[in-house]
Amino acid sequence: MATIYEVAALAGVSPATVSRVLNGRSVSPEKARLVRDAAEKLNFTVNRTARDLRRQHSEVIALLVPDIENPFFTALARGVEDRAQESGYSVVLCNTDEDPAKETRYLEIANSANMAGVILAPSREHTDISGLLQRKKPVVAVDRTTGFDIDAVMVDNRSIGASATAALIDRGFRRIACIAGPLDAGSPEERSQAWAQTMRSRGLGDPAKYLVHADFRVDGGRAAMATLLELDTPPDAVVATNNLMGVGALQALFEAGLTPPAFGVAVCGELPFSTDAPASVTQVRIPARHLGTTAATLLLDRIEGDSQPARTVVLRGEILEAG
Amino acid sequence: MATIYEVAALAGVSPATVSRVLNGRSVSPEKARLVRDAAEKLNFTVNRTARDLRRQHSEVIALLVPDIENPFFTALARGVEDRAQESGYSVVLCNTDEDPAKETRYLEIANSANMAGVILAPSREHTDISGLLQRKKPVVAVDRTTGFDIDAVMVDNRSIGASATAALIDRGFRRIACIAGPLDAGSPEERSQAWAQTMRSRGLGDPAKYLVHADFRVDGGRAAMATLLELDTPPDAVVATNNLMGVGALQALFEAGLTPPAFGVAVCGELPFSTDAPASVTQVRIPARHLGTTAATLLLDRIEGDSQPARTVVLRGEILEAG
DNA sequence: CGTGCGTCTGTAATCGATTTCTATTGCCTG
DNA sequence: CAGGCAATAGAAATCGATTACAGACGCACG
Repeated sequence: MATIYEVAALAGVSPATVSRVLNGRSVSPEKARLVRDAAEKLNFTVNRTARDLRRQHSEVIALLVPDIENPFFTALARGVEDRAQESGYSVVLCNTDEDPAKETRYLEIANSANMAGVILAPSREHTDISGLLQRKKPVVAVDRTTGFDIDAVMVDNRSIGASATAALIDRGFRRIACIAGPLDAGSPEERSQAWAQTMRSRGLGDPAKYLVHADFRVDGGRAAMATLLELDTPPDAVVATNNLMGVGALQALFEAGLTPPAFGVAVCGELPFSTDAPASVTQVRIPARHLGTTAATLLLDRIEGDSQPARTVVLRGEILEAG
Repeated sequence: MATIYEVAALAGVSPATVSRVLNGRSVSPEKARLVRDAAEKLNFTVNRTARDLRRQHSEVIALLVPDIENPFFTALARGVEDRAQESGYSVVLCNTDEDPAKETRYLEIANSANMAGVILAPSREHTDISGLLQRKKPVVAVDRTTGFDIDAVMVDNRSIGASATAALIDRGFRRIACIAGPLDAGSPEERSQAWAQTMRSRGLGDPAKYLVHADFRVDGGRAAMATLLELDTPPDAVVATNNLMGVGALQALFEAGLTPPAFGVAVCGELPFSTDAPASVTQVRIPARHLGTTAATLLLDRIEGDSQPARTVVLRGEILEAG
């Protein structure tokens, strides 16, 4: 691959001049032409590694998500990407697999590769991002909080959990269970808290035995639903605190021959790729893509030097009533 | 952030020695301890940009997929990631959005950022990867072919298309339509060719009017299905050549009140996140994750210096009969 | 005891760009 | 016509690591 030295030699100018042409600094039109022709002829591309080393900054932002196979996060990724492209940044997507070790590894890479910034959907409550912050690399949290004082884009988890639950109550269900995420999942667990609170405030007793924790995935949701169905007095409805556990719960219900609307189902999030259009499942749409564009906007502000105190943006869900 | 010079100063050794400790070269145990302590104290992390510049090689591989929101590609990505992690490589996932310009951009980045290699699911038939090849960066094609003589991992598209079609014929359908991808999509379009061929060989007439092209996405599939339903003699069954168009077709059918098994549906790929367990839709499972691990294995071989002639691995689909 | 080999270490070159500093030129102004 | 400023361009320093080369030392062997 050609370097600027070879381009410079061919064009009969100094490497500095080549660099200036590349970066739109003032260079006489004739030399600029010479350089451009030489670059063209040699099929020159700048070496980003060298550029980034010198500039101490790259034009890539990292997006860390806990589960790349979850359509919620891929939609979020699309949002980030769309916004980043607008400003000439590229996005690299890193799957942390809900694994703090992988997460740490990717954060370390983002840091030592001089990436422009990081958008992080933390896998666990207390992800350590002090390394990035020390180097003044901007970090924006999305969907879940960190313990750090940084920009964040969240959804209104309490009201999402509450409206999912309330919808089922309004439809006449009384023994409403909840399939929640892992205990240490942080913000999204506010949804199960909202479920508990809504149940109590509507006088539907102590629902503790109807609360099951799973792992945010399809199989976890299915197993949890199966467990619930084996209780002495099984529930007559269920709230799943994320989309995939909702899918799993529905699978278990179909296997047991209990299909909505006979059995009430409400999901925090949307059922991905559902084919039976207006199904009898209550869904609370969460604006995943918008979460992404918002996070990217906050991050790009910081990259461009904005240094106001940390901001938190909270987006709201939108309930889609069962048809 | 600390550099090896600062570590060297604190430890009372030369930067070269610090580097040797970092890379496990022979260094006396005492100095090694001194260096490790100093590195620890300063919270040192190596600067990958500098390292990569010097080594002309990074430990990151790029995976370019045309649609990050398609579960087929996220499963493939998981496969790549799992395999790469085993060998200490990280994966960055780039969404090309079926857009040749974005694809070119990401390829250019992979090249100029000295990435170790690229796994590419090309957006169009003739993606230009000559830049990478010039620099001897290994590239592996997956799911779709390139015009270049490189390693590739494919699926047996003809037999996938043929068995999806045959399954519908065997279930008694006769007017079987096909929702295919874009005309220039390359390999996956062998599936619609297999559909046509199967129809002809079974004596089901000239099916040209039952062939519709869409864009591999849900909405495209839905629109295509709607078009088909408006024909004078509408089909009684449909083959979708990828998973998302299958979802779209099903949506259109539900809206029209035509649900399987009354209307025959076969999908090349799996319906993602389906909730109604043994549905009456024929699916041909494509081993997406395995595609990913295989591609990663081929790529890592090349990265480690393997220089045998280009290999092509073809994996087979597995038919899941409608329940 | 001298030669030779192997181990450990430091100095300095290197990767390929950007950028500071300096020099030259030309133009404008008083 | 002298002085000053702007525009242009080159030489060399720089970013932070790795590594070729060379020097110093110790040990074994003839």
